[in-house]
Amino acid sequence: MASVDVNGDGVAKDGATVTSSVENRPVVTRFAPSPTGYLHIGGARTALFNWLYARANGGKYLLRIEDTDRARSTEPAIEAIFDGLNWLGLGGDEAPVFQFARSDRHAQVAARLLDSGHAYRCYLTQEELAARREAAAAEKRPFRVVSEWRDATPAQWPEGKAYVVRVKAPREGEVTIPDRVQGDVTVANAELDDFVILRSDGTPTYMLAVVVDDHDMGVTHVIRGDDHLNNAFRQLVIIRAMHAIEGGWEDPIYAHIPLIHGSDGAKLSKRHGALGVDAYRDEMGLLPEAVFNYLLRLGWGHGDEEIISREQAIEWFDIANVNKGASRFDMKKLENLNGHYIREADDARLAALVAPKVTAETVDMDLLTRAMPVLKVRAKDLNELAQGAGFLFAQRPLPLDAKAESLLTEDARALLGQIHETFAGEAEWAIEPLEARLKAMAADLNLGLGKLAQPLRAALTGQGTSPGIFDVLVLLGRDESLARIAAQASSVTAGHS
RNA sequence: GGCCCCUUCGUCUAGCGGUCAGGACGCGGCCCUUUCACGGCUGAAACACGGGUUCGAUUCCCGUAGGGGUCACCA
Repeated sequence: MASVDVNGDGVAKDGATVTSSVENRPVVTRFAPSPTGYLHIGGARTALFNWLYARANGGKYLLRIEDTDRARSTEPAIEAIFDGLNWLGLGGDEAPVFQFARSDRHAQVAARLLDSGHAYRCYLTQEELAARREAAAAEKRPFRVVSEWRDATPAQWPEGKAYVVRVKAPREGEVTIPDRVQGDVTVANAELDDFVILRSDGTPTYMLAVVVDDHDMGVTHVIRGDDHLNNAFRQLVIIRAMHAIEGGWEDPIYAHIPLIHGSDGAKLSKRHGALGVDAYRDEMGLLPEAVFNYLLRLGWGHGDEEIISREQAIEWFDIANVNKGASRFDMKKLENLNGHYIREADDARLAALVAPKVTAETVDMDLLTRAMPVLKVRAKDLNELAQGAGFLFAQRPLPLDAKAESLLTEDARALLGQIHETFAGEAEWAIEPLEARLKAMAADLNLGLGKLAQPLRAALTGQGTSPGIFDVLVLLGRDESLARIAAQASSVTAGHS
């Protein structure tokens, strides 16, 4: 359980005093991706934590598409994000909110800020700002926007010139955010400058839009990547100004979760190693439950537990237990987890997922499903599973891999003739009798079973590796098995294949 | 560079003043075995460093080092 104010007595379970009244409201979390690309793995985990927190606390989990950057937002990206989220079972509890559609509301809030003197028109151009920034850099002096328009009177406003709207950030004192993951984080107000909330074309910036939308959507818990930690202080400036103006704008509870790093230790991003979840599904052949479980264990743990179901996760998850440090993405562990879930997965489901990946003219779904129990124990992803299933549907003459080639020596081919003979005489085509026959033959010839089984495997599958040879025999059936053996035998004495 | 955050095996983590520092992935060995897997057993592998506080620090505090994040009219 999370340390929420379960008793309504103003004290959270962990003993910390509740400072915000959002504590007393039903939990509302949200995942707010910007549709400038696919849903990457880091975003998926942020969504997961928001979903889990809402579920664990009987709250709502909402989705918001932050599409205010019209130039970079695309329809395919929006689709990809929903698609990825749904695959992981992390769809929102209500219809998603599209931020751009709410720009009038954002502008309205900006106007209130302006009218009340909490914001001002700033006529500084981007060129002027860039020049000041450079000058500051040249002098190795930290740059902060100090606009001379902050206290200008309407009479001083230049006619017909474009302006942006900036909030008046407090210049003295400091602000402490009681972050649920990071702990108390304090920043001096002197570090903040008057940031832009409305661009010169009148459109809202992200900083304004998030705050307004979170407020309007009733979001109580802002759970997001800790690359937003610094932004929280800016957003609080707007929140507190609006609270001063009209009340009802409480500080949300923040939980800034650590980022996922690549194996090199640097932030995983779209241009740095991060792949879309669709790649994990389509290209790497992973199961959603494996990705879910892996992501959950990245930055969070529950004792020695490794395999955790959704239900169990909801029961155990607590945002306060999320680690503060970033963690590295480890494909090996994800693959291992995926192998586990493949072994647990339903055979018919796996057959349906694998069928499109099998290279064969026709795939017999019934056969594929029947073979699944022996196929899935030796695959860690759907691609390997498809590859392992290939021999079932291969046409004679079977293509031989290098291992099979080397197995089919002169002697081996001669042995195959004898195997064909003894198998052809078997009336009951089942594991036990076939195994008894091959073992008896090995004993007669004073050979290890492997001397017969390996060439047999090569003849039957064209590979040096396959499921147990008797399983293969039964799966393939009498006619096909004998035909494949005959095809590789140097001579077939008593053949009627 | 300023500000903010972080630091337990290679990686993900457990630990919440006294533990032989536990588990998992990966790696090595053994067993099972017709191959490959699965499974079982087993081995190597960590508290970044320096000061405090304390009877006692992996655990609390302060530095140092290292790593990360952020510094837009992007989100």
